[in-house]
Amino acid sequence: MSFIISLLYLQKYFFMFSKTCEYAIKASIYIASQSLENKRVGIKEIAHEISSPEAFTAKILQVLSKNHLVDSIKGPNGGFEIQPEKMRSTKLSAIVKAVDGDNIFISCGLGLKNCSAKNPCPLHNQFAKIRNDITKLLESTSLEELATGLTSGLTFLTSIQNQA
Amino acid sequence: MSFIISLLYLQKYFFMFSKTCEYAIKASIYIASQSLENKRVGIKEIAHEISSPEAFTAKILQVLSKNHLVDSIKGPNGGFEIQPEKMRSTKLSAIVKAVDGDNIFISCGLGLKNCSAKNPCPLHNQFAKIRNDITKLLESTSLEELATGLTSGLTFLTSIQNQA
DNA sequence: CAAATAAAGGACATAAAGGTCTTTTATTCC
DNA sequence: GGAATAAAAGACCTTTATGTCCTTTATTTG
Repeated sequence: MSFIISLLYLQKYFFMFSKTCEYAIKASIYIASQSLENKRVGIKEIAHEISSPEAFTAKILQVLSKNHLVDSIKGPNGGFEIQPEKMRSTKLSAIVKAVDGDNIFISCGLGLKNCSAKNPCPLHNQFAKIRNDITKLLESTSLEELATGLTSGLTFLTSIQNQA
Repeated sequence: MSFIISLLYLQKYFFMFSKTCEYAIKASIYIASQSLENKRVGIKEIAHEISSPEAFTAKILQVLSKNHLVDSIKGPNGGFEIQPEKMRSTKLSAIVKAVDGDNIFISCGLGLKNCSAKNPCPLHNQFAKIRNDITKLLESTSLEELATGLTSGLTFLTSIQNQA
C-alpha cells in the first residue's frame, strides 16, 4: 500500500522554491529589516522569527555568508547583518541562485534538457512567458524593499497561527 | 563534507512540477497523440517515447487511470488510450492536480500557511499575479491541443540528445 | 480452457531534501 | 591569557521523492 498511498495522497508540498530557499529568503529579509534599525541578530532569534529549524537555518546562513549575501560576525555581540548598500543592490534572484541554483530561470517545464524555440516541448511557449515574468520579478525585487515592507508592518514572515 | 557539498553544489533540479508530474503530462500527451491516430499504446512504448523509467511510469499511469484521465485496457492488444471527447475536455490542471495536488494553485511562495491579502508575506502581491497566470494557463490548455502539436511535429517530448 | 499478453498491485530499494547534534574556530571582554 | 559567546564545520539522522521488481488479475485468442 505504501507507494500507492504516497502517490495518491501525499502529493508534493512545494510551490516554487525549496524549503531551503524559503528559509534563505525569509532569513535575509529579517536580517535586513533588523539591520535597518542597526540591530545585529543571532541564529536563535532569526529562526524564531521566521519559524524555521535553528540548526538548519544556521547551515543556510553559512551558504548566504559564503556568497557574501549576509555578513556574519563571530563572538560576543556577533550575529548577522546586512549593510544598507548591500540590501539595496541585492536582488531576490541572487538569494535564489545561491541556494536553489538557476533552474527556475532556465529549465524546461517538462524537464527536457534541450528545450528551445527550435526543439520546443509542448509547453515551451506557454511557459516561456511565465518563466520570464518570474525572472523579471526576482531580478527587480531588492532585499531593501522587502525589508522595509516588513519593518513598516505591511508584510509578515509567519502565519497567524504560527505566531506565539 | 557531504552536507555542505549538497547544500552548496547539488541544488534543486525541479522547476515547477515534480518528476512524477512531468512524466504524467508527457505520458498523457503521448497517449492522446496516438489515440488521435486510433492507436492504443503500452507502457513500454510510452516510457520509451517520453524517456521515462518504465515501472515508475506504470505507477503514474495507474493514478491517471484511477482518476479517469486515461483509459486502460488489460490483456492482448490492451494498453492505454484517451477518447477524443475526453482529451478535449481534459485540461492540464486536472493532470497536475491528480499527481501534484493543488499546491501550485494555492500555496504561498514563502510557505506560509495563512498568507493572504490581510496577512501577506513579503512576496504575496508579486506572486499572486504569477500564480494566477499559471493557474489560467493550466486551466485553459487542453490535452487535445498539446497532442495535436505533437502529432503535427511542432513540438517534442524528448531532448535532441535523448533521442535514439 | 490453456497459453499468452498487458495492466494492477504491493513490497522493496535508492537518492535527494530536510533536519540535528557535537566539535572547532574566531572574537570579545574581564 | 582565560572564560564566555556565537558562528563555522562536519558527521550524522529522518523523511520524502524517485525508482525497481515480482506477483496477481483481467482479457484475448488459438
